[in-house]
Amino acid sequence: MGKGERTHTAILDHATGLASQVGLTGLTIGALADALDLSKSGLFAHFHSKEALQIEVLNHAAQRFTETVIRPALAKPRGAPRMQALFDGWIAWVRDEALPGGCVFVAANTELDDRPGPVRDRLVVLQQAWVNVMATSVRKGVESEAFRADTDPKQFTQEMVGILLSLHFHSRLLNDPRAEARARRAFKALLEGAKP
Amino acid sequence: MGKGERTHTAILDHATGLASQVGLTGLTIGALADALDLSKSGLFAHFHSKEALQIEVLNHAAQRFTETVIRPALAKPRGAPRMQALFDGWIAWVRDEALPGGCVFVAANTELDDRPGPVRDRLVVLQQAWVNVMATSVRKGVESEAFRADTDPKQFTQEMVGILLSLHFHSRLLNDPRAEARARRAFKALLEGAKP
DNA sequence: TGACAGCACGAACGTTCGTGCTATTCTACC
DNA sequence: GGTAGAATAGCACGAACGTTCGTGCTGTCA
Repeated sequence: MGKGERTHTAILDHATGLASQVGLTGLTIGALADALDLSKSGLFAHFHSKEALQIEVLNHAAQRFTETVIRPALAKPRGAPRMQALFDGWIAWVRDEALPGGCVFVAANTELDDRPGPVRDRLVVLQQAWVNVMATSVRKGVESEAFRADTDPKQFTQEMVGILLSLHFHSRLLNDPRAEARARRAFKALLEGAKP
Repeated sequence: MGKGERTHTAILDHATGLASQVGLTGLTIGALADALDLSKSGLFAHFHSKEALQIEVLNHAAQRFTETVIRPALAKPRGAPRMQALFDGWIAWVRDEALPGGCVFVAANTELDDRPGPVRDRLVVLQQAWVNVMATSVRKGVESEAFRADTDPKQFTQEMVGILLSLHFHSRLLNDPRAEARARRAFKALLEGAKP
């Protein structure tokens, strides 16, 4: 890996953490350059617009998410163990010190839901893919009879997402230390309800 | 109501809608002035800093939320009817044309959770109050035996918030028309689980 | 009629934003 | 170890940001 490529990913690493705090719009080239001891123009040359940087940040985060959360979970047996791994992986992902401001995607979701453009388009694709991973995992669980036949994958997924978003809200904004225990309890009930 | 006061609330009305789209940070005095056919300085004089404007927007939105969602719900009988009214009221609140970008608070939650300061402090107070309204309503339902004695008010509330946040995400970002039906189904199950 | 608030205006401030150019430094390969 | 080419720095730009200032309306009370 050449020097340029190394710098490039170092920028994306730092940008991902910064974006988790101030959002993709609040992300600023000058601040990013300062933090990495680069000149504004030197950093800018790696991407050719801020929009491209934002999209690359999303892709970079998604790639890391796939590696650290999704892939390990897909190695687990179908049904409850796999869903539990996705759930636990997401919580660990949010707690990761590389994301000091929580999940980049959670921040981007509400930030971009009313700002049409290529960045939002990319975010939708990535988030839809993540939702599909969950729904497909549930469906596979149903097919292998680890879950009840009448389990609705999309219903399960939407409720699971809700548990995670509410945890994010209660722990990060309201600073409630018991939020995680409640989230785990809610997920356990969701999981039990799907078992045969 | 004098002219100044009328203009003041007109600004806040418009600012609330704008903030629901671009966030409290993305809210810009120049854009707000243009939209209201005011000069930047004329508008600025009503508040004395952008921070004060942001806080007033939060208070303004909270007041409207209390009037249109909370107060009608508190007029309902304790237990399921009251919780259902809070749930329905929230959905109507998000759909309100005065909030073209969805709920201001949902946007502010992730935007400010890592930005310390007076605006965040005020948001926390308001959101904590809203969570307390829900939890208290559940507790009153338990006390009047409309809900089972082992119903945990905070657990119920956190799960309810999750259903709402997930609905916001699925409908506004992923544009899923079936999200509301799923949210209603999830809430119905949550409510049934609390009934004696 | 004259004094006085209340309200809004236009111009300008210093700063920061994203984005281009043009050098200069460094890296990797022959 | 020299040289082509990649990588970064330096500098400047136009626009937009929040904020300040002086000024001028417009209506109210003495």
